[in-house]
Amino acid sequence: MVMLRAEEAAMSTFRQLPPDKQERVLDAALAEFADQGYHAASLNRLVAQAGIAKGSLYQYFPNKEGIFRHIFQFALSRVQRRLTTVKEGTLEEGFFVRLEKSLLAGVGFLREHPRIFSLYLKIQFDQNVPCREEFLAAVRRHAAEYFGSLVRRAKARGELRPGVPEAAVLFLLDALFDRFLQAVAVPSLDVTLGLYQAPEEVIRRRVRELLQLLKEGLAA
Amino acid sequence: MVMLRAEEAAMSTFRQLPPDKQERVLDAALAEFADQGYHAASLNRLVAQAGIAKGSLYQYFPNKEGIFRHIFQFALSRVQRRLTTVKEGTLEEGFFVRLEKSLLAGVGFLREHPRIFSLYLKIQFDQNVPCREEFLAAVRRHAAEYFGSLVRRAKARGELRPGVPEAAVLFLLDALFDRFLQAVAVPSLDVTLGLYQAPEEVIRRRVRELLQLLKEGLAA
DNA sequence: TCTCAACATGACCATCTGGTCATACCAAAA
DNA sequence: TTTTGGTATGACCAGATGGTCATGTTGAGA
Repeated sequence: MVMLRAEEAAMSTFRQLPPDKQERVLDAALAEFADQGYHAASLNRLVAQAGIAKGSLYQYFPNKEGIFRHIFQFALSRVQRRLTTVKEGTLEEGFFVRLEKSLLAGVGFLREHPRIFSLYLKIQFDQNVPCREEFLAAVRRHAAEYFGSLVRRAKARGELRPGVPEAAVLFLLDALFDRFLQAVAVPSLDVTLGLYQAPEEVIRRRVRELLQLLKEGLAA
Repeated sequence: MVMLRAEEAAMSTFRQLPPDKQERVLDAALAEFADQGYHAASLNRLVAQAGIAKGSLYQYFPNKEGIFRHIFQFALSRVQRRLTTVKEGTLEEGFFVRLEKSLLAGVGFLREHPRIFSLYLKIQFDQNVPCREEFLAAVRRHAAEYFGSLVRRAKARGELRPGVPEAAVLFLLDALFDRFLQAVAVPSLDVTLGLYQAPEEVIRRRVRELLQLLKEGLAA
């Protein structure tokens, strides 16, 4: 999507604002989009919450979609930073330990930034969000790169059963991790594990159980 | 939630309509809610699509939420019917075969009723849908009962590795199946498997690969 | 002190929403 | 023919929305 001159100017105005004001606007926008979803998000509420005038908003951003894009980019950069940290911090560990630490880091991130996760869910399942395809593709690419890197290293070190189809392993990991985080964040999405806002200790036990199942399989 | 007299009267008016008209309204409502989500759904579009007057809608249903409830119940009953059929039709098969047939039946249902699945996704991830908790709980209960029944039978027949935690198995199955169906239905939700609108034969191969992973595990 | 451009402001606009209601219609009964 | 009860209708309502714009305010350079 091409950005017009006027939009660039507006964005640069925003970036030159006093940091605390920028933060107020960012926080209010994230809260509004994460809680309400794109369409239900109200710019009137947003400006009220941020303590700025409505006109000002349109001096910072070209329109509603522009605000939304900015919030998404902001959120994605936070996730990316955290993932990189975990990956580099566990380079020498075994595959299943790395998976365990990754999932626990995910839970930690989700608890520190519940609204970022909520925003992600909204984008994933509201078909009428603008730029949905583009945003989802970005998230999936990051996830695939992350798991792919772990799996390749595990293969190189001989930790995986020979002949397992890599694509299927990536899919299984993505599915399980995503759903685990969802179950921690969303009540009544969890069948049986009692993860919603569960204490740290329960989370750790469940993570280990699940990874054990992945490792050893279900069959007798 | 209690239903008032007036609401009952309205509903019975709807049920006495000529079947083709009922169907037109139901189709239009399902399409509107599934495509737009609860809030973005427009009753003006709905009545235009169904070919009835706006006032008529309020002779059939008490309000927007009432229409939504009716659509949900309708959709759930369809799913339930299909699940029962599969369960009873595979009673004597092995655990992993039953899982395979269940997942393929899910894909079949999703392709026959894409809007029912879309409605389900909307309910799951839009926090501002009325009755969300109630509806999600109903869906989860059905899923848990279904998988639970399969797993208990598998245990009784000694098909599962002794000591596997049943709750974790249910969670893993629920996560994998749900995500698999989502990947078939939603583009750019699939990391690496190429499931979106894939031909029957690809689906079958992927299902077998994944169930094989579950069965035998990942570790060397 | 005056000027001027950047920014702040909130009343205002067209448009859409869910929901209402006076009116019209129509079959069956009287 | 008249009455009656259920149903169909769409103009209409208050309220909310995203977006605009004329008017203020401010602060640095002359």
